[in-house]
Amino acid sequence: MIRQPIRIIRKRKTREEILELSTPLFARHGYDGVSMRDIAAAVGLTQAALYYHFADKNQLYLDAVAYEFRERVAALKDMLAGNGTPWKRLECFVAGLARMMASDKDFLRLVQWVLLDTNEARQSTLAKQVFRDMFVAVHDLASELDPHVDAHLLAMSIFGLVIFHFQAGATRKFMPGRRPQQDNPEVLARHVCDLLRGRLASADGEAR
Amino acid sequence: MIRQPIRIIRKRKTREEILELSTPLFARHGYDGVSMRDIAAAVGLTQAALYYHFADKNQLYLDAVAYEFRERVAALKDMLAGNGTPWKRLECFVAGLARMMASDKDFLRLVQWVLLDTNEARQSTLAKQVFRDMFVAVHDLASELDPHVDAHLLAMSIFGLVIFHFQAGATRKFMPGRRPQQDNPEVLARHVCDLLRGRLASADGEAR
DNA sequence: GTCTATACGACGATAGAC
DNA sequence: GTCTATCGTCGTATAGAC
Repeated sequence: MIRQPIRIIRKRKTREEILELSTPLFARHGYDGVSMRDIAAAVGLTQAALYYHFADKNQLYLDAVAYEFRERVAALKDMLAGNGTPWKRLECFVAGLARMMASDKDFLRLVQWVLLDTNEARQSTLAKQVFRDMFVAVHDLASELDPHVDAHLLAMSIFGLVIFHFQAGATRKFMPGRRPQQDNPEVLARHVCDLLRGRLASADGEAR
Repeated sequence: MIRQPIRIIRKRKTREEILELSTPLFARHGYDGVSMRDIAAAVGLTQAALYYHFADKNQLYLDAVAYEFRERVAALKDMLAGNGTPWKRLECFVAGLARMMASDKDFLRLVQWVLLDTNEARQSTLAKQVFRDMFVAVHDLASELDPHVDAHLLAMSIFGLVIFHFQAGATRKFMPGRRPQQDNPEVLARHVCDLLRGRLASADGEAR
């Protein structure tokens, strides 16, 4: 009665192990760039064994992405759930999102793969399962921040400001004005929040 | 003397035809998602003929992307070259970039593929050949807009605000607050410019 | 320049033993 | 649940005729 639950915890199910070990592969190389053989090798199984746990490659990919996203999305929603002023909650969320994107490259890349996917079934499944909840929370915050602005556009802009910065991370190396501290998520978060609060210095000093 | 140039214009070189017809394929399905057979079929050649014009698939891809980017990047740089106030030039650029991203999905997707590429040689080649010039121009504009802000970060934010909106175009369909006019590049451009000018209504009305 | 033919490895997926 | 073995297809790339 004591041993049983311990054993369950220590020896993880093969299915979960496959999900966990295949996500970094899909994140780095995309759906077409990863073969069932690659995944099998990473898990330490033969390729045929994967078909016992998943109907086909597509289903494995779908389950892997959903599995990887579940906990991150929950964490992001928590950041938005506080009860400070809307601007305080925004700062908290932007900083948290920036930290996550900086530390978890695989998650960032999976987001990019999903956005690029041309398989409509796959994309709509993931959009609804994985993005929607998170977007709704930011959308609601956006309409609190400014009831007169288009909340959909503002929410998208908040995501875009943070995510695009990290998306461009590799190519930014070759761009002028690059300094190491720009990779610090706190620095980016401050920049984004300042921008959203309208603190570009000369914005009001110019002819209108 | 008259015929010769006419003939040159009318009958395009096979090499250029390959470049032009392969970019939409690469844009939609990425490097791994397009085979030499696919490209050959699109051009109306056999697969073997492609190897007369390009050393291998990688070189064909590199040339195709560079070819596609050349004219768009030139157009974008033109938008930045005017001699109005910095804010006027920003508005002009943002509107132009938004129009381009809205009308030319293939270009947008190629940008995404390049950002996701894990092949370092390919990515650094394209970053320098294709992104750098455009970024420099926006970077310089950014430092004119506000000499006290980090121009690198601001330039990246300007790109991110416009590009991410269209990147998320397909998944936005499933998000709340979606309205058809948000797909209008002029509407997005105005939103982005307002945001950059610090015109979120309650930004200053809130406890600071 | 473009063709046919082909080499040869990798792919997703299945059958059947254990 | 996992294995070995195999199927048919597709991938890049090359050789050599025209």
